[in-house]
Amino acid sequence: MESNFGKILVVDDEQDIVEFINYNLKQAGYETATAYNGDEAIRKAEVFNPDLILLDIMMPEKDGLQTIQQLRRNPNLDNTIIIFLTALSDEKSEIEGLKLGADDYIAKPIKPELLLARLRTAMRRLKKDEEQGNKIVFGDLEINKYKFTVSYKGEEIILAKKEFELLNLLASKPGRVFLRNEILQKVWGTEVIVGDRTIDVHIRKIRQKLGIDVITTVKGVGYKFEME
Amino acid sequence: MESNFGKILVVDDEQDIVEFINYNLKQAGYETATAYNGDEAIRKAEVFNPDLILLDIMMPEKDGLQTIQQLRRNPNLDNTIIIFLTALSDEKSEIEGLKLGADDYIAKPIKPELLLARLRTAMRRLKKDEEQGNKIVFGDLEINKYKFTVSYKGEEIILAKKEFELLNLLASKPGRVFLRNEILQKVWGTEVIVGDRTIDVHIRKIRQKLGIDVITTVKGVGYKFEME
DNA sequence: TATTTTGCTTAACAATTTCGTAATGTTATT
DNA sequence: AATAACATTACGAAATTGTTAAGCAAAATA
Repeated sequence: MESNFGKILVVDDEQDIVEFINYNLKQAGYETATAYNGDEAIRKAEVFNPDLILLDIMMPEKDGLQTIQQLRRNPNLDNTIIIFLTALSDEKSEIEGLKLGADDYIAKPIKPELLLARLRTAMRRLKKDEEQGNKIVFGDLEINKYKFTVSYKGEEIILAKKEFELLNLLASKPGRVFLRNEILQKVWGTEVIVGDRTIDVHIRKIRQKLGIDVITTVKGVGYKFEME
Repeated sequence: MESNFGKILVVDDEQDIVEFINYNLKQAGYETATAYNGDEAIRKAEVFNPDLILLDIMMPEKDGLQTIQQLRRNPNLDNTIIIFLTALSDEKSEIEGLKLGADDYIAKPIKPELLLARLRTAMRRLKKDEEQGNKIVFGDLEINKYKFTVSYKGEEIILAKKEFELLNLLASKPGRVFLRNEILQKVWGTEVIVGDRTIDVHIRKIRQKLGIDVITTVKGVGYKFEME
């Protein structure tokens, strides 16, 4: 069943545990998939695209630590939450795991209420991150990477790709001056070569579309973003 | 025998399995019917009107995936729960199945206790679903993940599978921009390679069928779902 | 089984938007 | 005032998307 609670991938080599967890998650309304080893987990994660992965830390062949490293390499799983399942004994692994990018861990034996509580929290945070974490707010001005829009006093302003990227770069560090070279590198990349006036033209369009003065010229140096 | 436990249709091409499951279900107090292939399942489902269908994913001729699509189109089977029976090996089918609206799956070989436990959960959830309805609503627009249909102001609009999956993906996170690559990965999968115009054409059909502007193009980036 | 219908993809072309440049005007600094 | 750096404008090429029709495979129907 597709649900709006979220999608969870359960990974453990012990079938009983997987089924036990799976049962509880389903009942709680989550959409689930399962895997019984690291490789299977990696394959399924790509297709299933879970919001969260419950990953056993101790598995034969490829263990959880190795698995998580590979999972993290997949850009699509960037903001997938990974929670480790650990036996109480392996304390070292726990710490290792968190270092490697697990967001949390849950100790076995697993108590359903605790598990679900943790998941609810994690999911709530995920939603917040996805919707708000990708946006920068300066007073009435909002730059939303998630929606790829900019809005001023609630009005949506549509910027072209380059314009958006440029504004976004400047706004990422308000007050700081970006050299023209720097801007070229970060927005256009190292390979593309464009004339110097190109930047100006885009700056102009941004200023025009926004209607407010947030980009300041620093003559002979570059540009910076500044509110007021 | 009339029973208040619920009605279950068992579908598998292997007679032994059907009889084994059937025996266990009867014993547990369920009212059952059986079918040995997809077409028979579809016919019997219409007459028998089961609360739940146990459906083998691997069958000759019409397999479980095809069968489920047809079943879901039948309005009478709106909130019939479908549970897949899978051999542990067929992972792809499993995921496809979940995408297509199976509610759960049970791995063979089947253990009666596990089967019954799952059924109890599923039946309990049935009531919940009936109350909540399995759809996402945006104003006058309703996306029903069960029936694979969309309706606008009460009018039912039938989308093809790809169209539905595409709309559903975009609508799953309203406002958020999905990159073309992302769309390809999530709707078509990592293995399938299709031309770039393919997405556009599907987007076009969705826009055409819906008649309203809910999909916004973000040039050079992707598409997003937005009401108003 | 034969026939019709539907769904998916592609290719070709049209329409649109974006982007970069050149030409020219403006501003700040010396 | 002279000069260098930036602003503005308009235009055309390039990139991107929209649209249509057609071919093929799969599914539905008779």
